[in-house]
Amino acid sequence: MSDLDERFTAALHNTSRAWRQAVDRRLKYLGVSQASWLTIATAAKARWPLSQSELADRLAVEGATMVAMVDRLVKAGLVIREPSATDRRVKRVILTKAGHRLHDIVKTEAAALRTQLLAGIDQQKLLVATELLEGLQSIIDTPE
Amino acid sequence: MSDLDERFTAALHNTSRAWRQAVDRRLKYLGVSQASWLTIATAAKARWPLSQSELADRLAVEGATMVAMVDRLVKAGLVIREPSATDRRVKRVILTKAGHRLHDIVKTEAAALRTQLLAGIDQQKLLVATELLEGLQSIIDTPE
DNA sequence: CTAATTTAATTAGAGCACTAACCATTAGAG
DNA sequence: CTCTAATGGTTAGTGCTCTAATTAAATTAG
Repeated sequence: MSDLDERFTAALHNTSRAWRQAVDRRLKYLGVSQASWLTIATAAKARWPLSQSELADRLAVEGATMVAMVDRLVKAGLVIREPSATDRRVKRVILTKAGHRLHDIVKTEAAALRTQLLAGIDQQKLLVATELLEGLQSIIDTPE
Repeated sequence: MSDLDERFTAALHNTSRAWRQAVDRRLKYLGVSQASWLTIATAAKARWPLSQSELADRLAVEGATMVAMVDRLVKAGLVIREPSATDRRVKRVILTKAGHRLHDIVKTEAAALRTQLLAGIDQQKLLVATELLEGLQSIIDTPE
């Protein structure tokens, strides 16, 4: 019945979409979207070469989604698929030189945009919101 | 530089996506997604029959997105496009009987799901998070 | 009034997400 | 060891979103 519930839901989605669009616009000149660069960043940050499944898990998307994403990244020359030596089912996603170069640039841009958009935000409130969102996510994801 | 900024960003997107999926799963038996039912709800709640542009504005999506959405809803027999008598460019989106029927059912379901997912959430924190998200959205949307 | 601009809707093409079904391979149960 | 389960990747089909370009109509400027 709560009106606040409805307000929160609307704010959650609209802000998420607005943010994604802002990132996409900002990174457009690099020819890379938020989803693509998050994939690259995740692969780059990992301590070992991730398989597509591991990547999908870390980004919380389905395997089929990751297949399409890696297809695009391969096409763009940013990563390659490398068959695992020990398990013939798995393919590891490796950044090319161009991939690493792009990651370096985008990392800085993305951080700058984050800082800019969150500049006027009270840190204490940001923490409350973050924890609330994280808690909510785990409630939603817990199948019961 | 803040680590919290990054945490917040990730939480925002993952929670938004998880929520949308939860709604979609819950409403699947009705053959309607979150985006569709929000469109229907917005059209139903308005005090006058909305044009596609007005609908797009209220849902914060692009006009072209709304064209596709209305196409699907028309195909599903939930709305019709009615040419305006006063402006030959505009088409108003009118709910059919089936559309109204669906709206009634989905309204209740969606509210129940909202209540369920937000049950364990502190109301004070929810308010803080909502205001933060709303503020952020207007920062992002303000072109400057 | 005419010409330029703005607005409403559309189409075309693309990205990113999902589910469902499938194949190959590996791991586990008996 | 063999049969069954689970896992990793893929394809096919669909939904929702975007941008860019087009058409038609209305509004505004000169």
